[in-house]
Amino acid sequence: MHDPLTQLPGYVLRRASAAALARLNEQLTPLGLRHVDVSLMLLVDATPGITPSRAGGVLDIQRANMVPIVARLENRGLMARRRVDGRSHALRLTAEGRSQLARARAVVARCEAALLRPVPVKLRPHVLPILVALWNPQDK
Amino acid sequence: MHDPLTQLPGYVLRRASAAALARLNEQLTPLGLRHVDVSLMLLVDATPGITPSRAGGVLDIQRANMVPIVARLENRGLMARRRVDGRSHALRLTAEGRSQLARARAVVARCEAALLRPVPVKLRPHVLPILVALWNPQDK
DNA sequence: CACGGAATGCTATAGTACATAACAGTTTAC
DNA sequence: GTAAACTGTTATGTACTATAGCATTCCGTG
Repeated sequence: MHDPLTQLPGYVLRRASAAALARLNEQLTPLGLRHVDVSLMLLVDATPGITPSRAGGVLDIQRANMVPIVARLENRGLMARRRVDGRSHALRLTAEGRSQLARARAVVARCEAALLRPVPVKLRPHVLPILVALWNPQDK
Repeated sequence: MHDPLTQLPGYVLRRASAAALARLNEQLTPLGLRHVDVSLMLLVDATPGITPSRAGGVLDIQRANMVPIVARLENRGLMARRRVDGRSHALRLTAEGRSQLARARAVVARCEAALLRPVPVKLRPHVLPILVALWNPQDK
């Protein structure tokens, strides 16, 4: 039963992504976080004061879809919003948010390691460059 | 604004997958197909008579979620179901399904080519092996 | 052969992710 | 100062995925 789909990088890319994402979310469940929460927290931690709109631009999340994500993290006391403008909000992690992020980082590191483990050592340096290249495609 | 997320293979994997999938679905729109339709049609074409249950096993689609997919393709005259068993159905492509698949194949080939284009030529042979390795992770 | 377990297709349902349109208030640019 | 652009937000729709449960059918073992 030779599967014709496993010859297609695009298909394997999708399956690999789905599998990795499922594993990450599973490992994140005990922390009460989802992968999107962690990605936003990582970004806010690296860029304190970033607005939801800009964060959404970096993470490719629509403004409208940022609302419930930020609200959830704020309600849990992990993130704080401060008016910096009549319309803009500056995002920052609370102390509890930072400590929760530290735990999430450990989970992420474990998942990333598990992800790379089956890749032959000689190929590992090429993983990130290849993925970045696949991410930025020449259209047409 | 150095994004800490672009250092994480898992994150870049997800973004690359999402971008590639969006482009594929966009290109597939004129054919009235979605990526999941094409993956099923490719599988059925390569394995005529496969049952929805087995196809779902290969494609990692739950049995329950196969129903509307198969029904849609059957209603459009692209796929046919034949009782082979009291409970099982054998799936085959109709003639129209095969010709539609040929068009879809061209779209897929174009997308795959666009996906690989930004990868340096020297690294391209490693793309598929790396993706397959990332797909089959050592758990723990 | 009978019977219990497993498999298949299916319905219904829920949750999650993602996209679009519209809107009020605010800022920016000319 | 007025028009255009931006921000956060609500509402809404669509696609994808997961689960539970059900009726029917097949299979293997006694």
